[in-house]
Amino acid sequence: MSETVKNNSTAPLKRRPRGRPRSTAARVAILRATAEILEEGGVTAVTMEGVAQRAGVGKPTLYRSWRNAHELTMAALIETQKAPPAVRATASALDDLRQQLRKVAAVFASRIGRSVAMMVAAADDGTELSKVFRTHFILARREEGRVLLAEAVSQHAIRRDIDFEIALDMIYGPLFYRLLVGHKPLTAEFTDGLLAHAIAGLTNRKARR
Amino acid sequence: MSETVKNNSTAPLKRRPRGRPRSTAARVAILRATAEILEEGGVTAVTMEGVAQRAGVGKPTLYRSWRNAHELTMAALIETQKAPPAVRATASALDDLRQQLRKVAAVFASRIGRSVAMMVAAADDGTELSKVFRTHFILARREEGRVLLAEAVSQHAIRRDIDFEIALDMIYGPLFYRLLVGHKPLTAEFTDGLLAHAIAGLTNRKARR
Amino acid sequence: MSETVKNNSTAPLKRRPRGRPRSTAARVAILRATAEILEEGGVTAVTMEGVAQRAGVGKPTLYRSWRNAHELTMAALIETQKAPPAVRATASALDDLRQQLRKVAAVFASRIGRSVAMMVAAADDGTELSKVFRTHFILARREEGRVLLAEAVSQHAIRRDIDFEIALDMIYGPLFYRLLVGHKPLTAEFTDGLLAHAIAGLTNRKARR
Amino acid sequence: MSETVKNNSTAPLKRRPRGRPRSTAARVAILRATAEILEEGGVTAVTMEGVAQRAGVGKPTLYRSWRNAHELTMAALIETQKAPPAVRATASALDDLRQQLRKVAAVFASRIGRSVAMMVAAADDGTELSKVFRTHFILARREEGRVLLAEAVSQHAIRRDIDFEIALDMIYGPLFYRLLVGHKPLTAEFTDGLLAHAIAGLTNRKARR
DNA sequence: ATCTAAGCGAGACGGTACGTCACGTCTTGGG
DNA sequence: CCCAAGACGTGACGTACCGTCTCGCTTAGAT
Repeated sequence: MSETVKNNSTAPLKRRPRGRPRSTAARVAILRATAEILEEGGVTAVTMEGVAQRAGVGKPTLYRSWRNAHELTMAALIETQKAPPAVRATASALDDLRQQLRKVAAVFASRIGRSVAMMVAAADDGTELSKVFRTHFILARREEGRVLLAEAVSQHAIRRDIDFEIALDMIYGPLFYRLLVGHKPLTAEFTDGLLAHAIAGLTNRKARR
Repeated sequence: MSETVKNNSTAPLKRRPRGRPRSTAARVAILRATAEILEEGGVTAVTMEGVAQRAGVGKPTLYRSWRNAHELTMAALIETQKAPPAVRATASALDDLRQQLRKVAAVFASRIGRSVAMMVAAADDGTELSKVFRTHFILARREEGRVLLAEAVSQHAIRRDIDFEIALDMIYGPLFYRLLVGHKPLTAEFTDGLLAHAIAGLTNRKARR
Repeated sequence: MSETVKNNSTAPLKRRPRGRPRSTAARVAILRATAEILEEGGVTAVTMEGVAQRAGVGKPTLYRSWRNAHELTMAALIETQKAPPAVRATASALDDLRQQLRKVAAVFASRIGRSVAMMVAAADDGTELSKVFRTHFILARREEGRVLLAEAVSQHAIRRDIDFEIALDMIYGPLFYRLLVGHKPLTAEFTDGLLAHAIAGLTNRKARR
Repeated sequence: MSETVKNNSTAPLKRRPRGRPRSTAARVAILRATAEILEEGGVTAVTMEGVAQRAGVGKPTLYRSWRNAHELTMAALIETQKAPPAVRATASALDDLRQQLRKVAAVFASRIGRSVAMMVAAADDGTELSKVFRTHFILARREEGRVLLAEAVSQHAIRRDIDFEIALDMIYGPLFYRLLVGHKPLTAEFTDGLLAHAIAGLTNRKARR
C-alpha cells in the first residue's frame, strides 16, 4: 500500500518494479465506484465485494492496493479532495483564516463530512494511509492555520506569547465537535463568531480577574 | 429499547407483564461481558455472538433488549460512567470549570475514550439510545459548562455579551478534537491552557484591532 | 459429521442435543442438489457454493454437516444407492454371485460409476465418511461375495483351500480396473466370462504344471 | 502439448521454429519441482502457482507446455518412470509374468502409486497426454502381460482357449483394486498368490461341476 | 553485425470458490 | 412466556489459484 501512495505522490523511484504494472484504469474505476457507494450509502455501505462488483474488478485487485474497506474508503475520500485551495488571498491574515474556516466548515457540512468524521474516529491503527488521511483532512488545515496565525502575529493582530498548539485546537476543534456531535449546524456564522470569540476572549476586561 | 431504559431508570410500571420476567442477572452478565470485551479489544471486538457466549446467554436475550451491537456497546459504556461527579466545589465558577475540564479530559484519555469517540462518530441514527448516549457523554458536560459559565458571568469573571453556544464549543470542542485526531495528548496542562487562552483571547491588546 | 452419520444409520442416542435441531428439509435439499449437479457435470462440478445456491441454503449449513465438497459428494452418492439389493436368490451360490457381479457392473457402467471411482481414488484421508463410502460402494459388495464364496465351498462348487482375500480381489478387482482405465466396456458378458475364467483357471489341465 | 511430447521423444522436425527456443533448463526445473511437490503433498498439492514459484519460472512458461496442473502432473509422473524394465528374463513365461507383477505392485505400493491412481481416475478427458499416461502406466504393462501369456500358451503352461482380455484384467485388475481401495497391502505374496489362483482356478476339481 | 521473433522472469488482471465469521431470526426443550 | 442453546439463510470477509495479459529482458536464427 505504502508504495502506491509514494508512487502517486512524491518519490520518483527510478527502478521500475518488475512484472506487469498495476492498471491505472482499474485503480480509477475502483476509486470512482467507492466514491459512488460512499455518496449513496455512506461509510458502512462500502464493502470490498460491492466495490469490486461495481468497478468490474476482481476482489484480489482491491486487496493488492488496499488491505481492507477502511483503507479503500480513506483513499477514495482523499481522491475527492485532491485540489487544496489556495490559502492566502487578502492582506489580512485573520481575514484569510476566516475564509479558510468557512471552507473547512463547508466541506464538513457536506455529504462527505460525516464519512470523514467516521473514518477519523475509526482510524486508530497506525497505518501509513491512516496518517496520510488524518494529515490530508485534518492536520493540513491546521498547519495552514498555523501559518496564518504566525502571519497575524507579525501583523500585530495577535499576541506573540500565545501557545500555538492550544490556539489552533481552540479554532479547529469546535468544527470537529459540531461535525461529530451535531448539536448545532456548521455555518459560516458559526465559524466567524468562533474566530471572533477566540480572538477577543471571554474575559470581562473592566473587571480584570 | 426505550422501555428498557425506562425500566432501569425511572418508571415503576405498575402492571407487571405476564409470563416470566426478564432476568436481571442476565442483564448484568451481558453488560459486564460487553465492558470486558470493550476493554480488551475495543469497539470493533464487540459482537453479539461474542457477548452472548461470554455472558452465557442466548442471542435472542441480547436482541430482546438491544437491537444491535452498537446499541449494546453504548449501553455498556453508559453503565461504566453511571456516577456523575458533583460540579460545584469551589467559590470560583471558573475554577470549577477548570476542574470539570480536567475530569472530562481524564475520561477521554482513558481506555474508554476512544470507544466513546467511535460510538459518537458512528451514531448517525436517530435512535433513542443514541441521543441518550450523546447526552450522557457529551452534552451533559456541555450543559454543566453552561451553568458554570453563567455563574462566571454573574461573578463578573466573564463578559455578559458572549455567545454561549460558541463559547461552549470553543471550550469542549478541542477536547474532542484531540481525542479523535490524537495529534497531541489530552493532559491537564492542555485543558488549563485551553481555558486560559479562551478567557484571555488571542488578541494583542496593546494594538487593539 | 460423524454424529450425523450415526444418527442416520445406527445409534439411537437417547439424549437429544440441545438447541434447534438440524433441518431435515435442508439436508434433503442439499443432497438432492448435489446429486443433480453430479449428474449434470460430474464430480468436479460439485462446489459448496453451487450446491448452496441450488439448494436454497446457506453455505454454513453445508459446512455444519460436511467439511468439504468431497465429503458432501460422497454423502450424496451414498444417498443415491441407499437400497442394497437382496443377494441370495437362487439355489446356486455361484449363480447368485454371477447376478451380483452383473449388478455391480451395471452401477459402475452408469453415470455415477465414474464419480464413485474418482471419489475412491481421491479419498486417501482417514475420515469416517471416507471409510463409510468405501465400505458402502466397494467393500460391502466384496463381503457379500465372501459369503457367497463360502456358500459355494459348502456346496462343493469351490475348493476349500483357496485364499478368500485373493479370490475376492480376483473377482471384484477387474471391475474396478475397467471402470477406471476404461480400456474395455463393463458388460454382463465380461462379468460372466470373468467369473468363468476365475473358476476354471487359466491352466492347461492336460499338461498339468 | 502434443508437439512438446513429440519434440522431446521422437520426431526430428526438420524446420526449426523461429525465435528463441524453449529452455530445456526451465523444463527440467519445472518437472523436478512438480515431482518434489508430488512427493511432499500428493496430487492435490500440485498447483501451477506453486510449481512456477518453486521452479523459479514464470507461469506462462508452464502454460506454454502444459495446459493445466493435471497435465503437468502426468508429465512429471511419466518422467519419474522413464526406464521401462526388461520383461523377458527366465525361460518360463509364467515366471517372467510373476516377476513383472511384483514390480508393478512395488511401483503401486510406493509413494507415487496413489498419485498414479488419482490421475487415472481423474483423467476422463480425451487428451493426448491422458492417453499417453494411461498407456505408460497401465496399458503398457498389460500388453507386456499379453505377450507373456501368449508365450505361456505356446509353452503349454496355459490353455489356448482362454479369453485374453478377461485373463489380463483378472491378473492386473486386482492390483489396481488394492491400490485404490487399500483394504489389503500390495505385497509380493499377494501377486504371487494371485497368479497362482488365477492359473489354478477356484474350482473344485474332484466334484467337477 | 544487426534485426527480429519468440521465449524468459515477474507479476497484475478478472474470476471463481474457498472456508469463516457475524448477522438477526427461528425453533427446540426446559423452568 | 422467558431462557440457553444452537441451527437457519444471508452476505461479506480475506485467501488461494485459475488461466490470461502485459512488461522489459534475453537469446539465437535469419538477414
